[in-house]
Amino acid sequence: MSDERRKFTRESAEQRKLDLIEATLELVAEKGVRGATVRGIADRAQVTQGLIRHYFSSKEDLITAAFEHHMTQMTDLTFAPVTQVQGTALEQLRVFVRSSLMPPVVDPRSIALWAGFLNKVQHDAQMKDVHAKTYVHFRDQLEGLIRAALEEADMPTEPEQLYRLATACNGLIDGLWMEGGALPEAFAPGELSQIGLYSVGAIIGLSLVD
Amino acid sequence: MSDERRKFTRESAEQRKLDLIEATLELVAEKGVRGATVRGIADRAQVTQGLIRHYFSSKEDLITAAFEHHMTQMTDLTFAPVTQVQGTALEQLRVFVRSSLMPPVVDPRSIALWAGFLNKVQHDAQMKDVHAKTYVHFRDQLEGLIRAALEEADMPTEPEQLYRLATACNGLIDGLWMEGGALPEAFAPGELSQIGLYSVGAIIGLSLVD
DNA sequence: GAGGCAATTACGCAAGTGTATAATTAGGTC
DNA sequence: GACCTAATTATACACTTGCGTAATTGCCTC
Repeated sequence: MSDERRKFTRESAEQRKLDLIEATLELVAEKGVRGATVRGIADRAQVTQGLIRHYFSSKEDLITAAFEHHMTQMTDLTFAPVTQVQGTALEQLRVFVRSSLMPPVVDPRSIALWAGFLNKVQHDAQMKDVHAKTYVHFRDQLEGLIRAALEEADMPTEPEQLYRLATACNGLIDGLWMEGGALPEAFAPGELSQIGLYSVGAIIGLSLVD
Repeated sequence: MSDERRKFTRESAEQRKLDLIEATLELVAEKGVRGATVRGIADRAQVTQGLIRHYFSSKEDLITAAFEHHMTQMTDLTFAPVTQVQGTALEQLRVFVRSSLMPPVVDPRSIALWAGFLNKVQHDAQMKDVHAKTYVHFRDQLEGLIRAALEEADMPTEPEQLYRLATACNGLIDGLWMEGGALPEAFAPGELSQIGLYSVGAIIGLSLVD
């Protein structure tokens, strides 16, 4: 039977799940969780709506899976550039700040997804947990980079002070990330990175700009 | 006829609109814009759903009105403490940062509303405009406070540098505001303010902590 | 190439959605 | 105290929603 007349093609479970998850993320970004209907998701993934219930026990289940997929992806995207750097700790911190404040991390879609999922995050225990873990992970990674950079410069690294520095830098990066995604036209390319590098440097007492 | 048997009581147009807007904000915070149904809003405001169409031409219209009301309220809430301070510019800046990072500005509900409305903000021109204007207003006010504090300390205030400082401090405050609202249990009372004061001080080169 | 079965579609249902329109009724006016 | 009108309720409609169930059909195995 030719492809034209074939009514559908079978895919592996993993591929179909991934298709459905990606379609879900698209629609959540566009219209929020409630706007991402099973019919809309099925259309976007080019399947019929019944298939969703074949792979996920409910819409809730699909949403949760999509959220976890997205969070993992965001984490990978942010930390990938850092792991490829073989320079000083200061250089690693620089790369981390810069990549956190540039596309594809800074992006209207990322913000839309964050906002779209927030409601569920606040009400669903499992999603709240994933969200909190991701936040802590980001913050701890940042704290590690800051500590290494300070030690490298023979500067004091008392735990309490370090905690405050990491929280502040994390807040700064998140705030600039949010503004860059929510008001894309308000910032020139590279502007957020510049401001982030300058300010993180000012907060921890080390210069990160060239 | 006694109040018990009266089927409804008339209210002024202003009061009813306000009731409906507040009910809308409650539900948007709880369930997002699509979860805030006209029936749910009417229930919360203790009227029947038909009344909504008497005061607002559509649900869209009500949502827009609620958004504008909320943004105005948030602005007032943030700037009210500053206008009541008669101290130095540094002291005014201190008050601004502190009040921006404490309840009632920092609050899970505020974050939920921001997230709930973001979708509409990204798609509706009028709401996008209100959002951008509010952001610019915040940033400009902050820039004014920073300039005054720097001038007071005989420090340079070149426009470009001032712009970067204000953007950075604004991002920092927004980021901490977001984290405080999204992860309320992660921060002790006053902790965010402390971190904010320290970090804004570090960024602009003036000490804001006691 | 003929099963066989899981992947996929097709269809239906009850509840909820925004909106429209007609029927009541509260509360001021004379 | 009987209007009178605007505020409010009551009801209906067409459409969408998530979910369940039965009918197909692609593809692997022998």
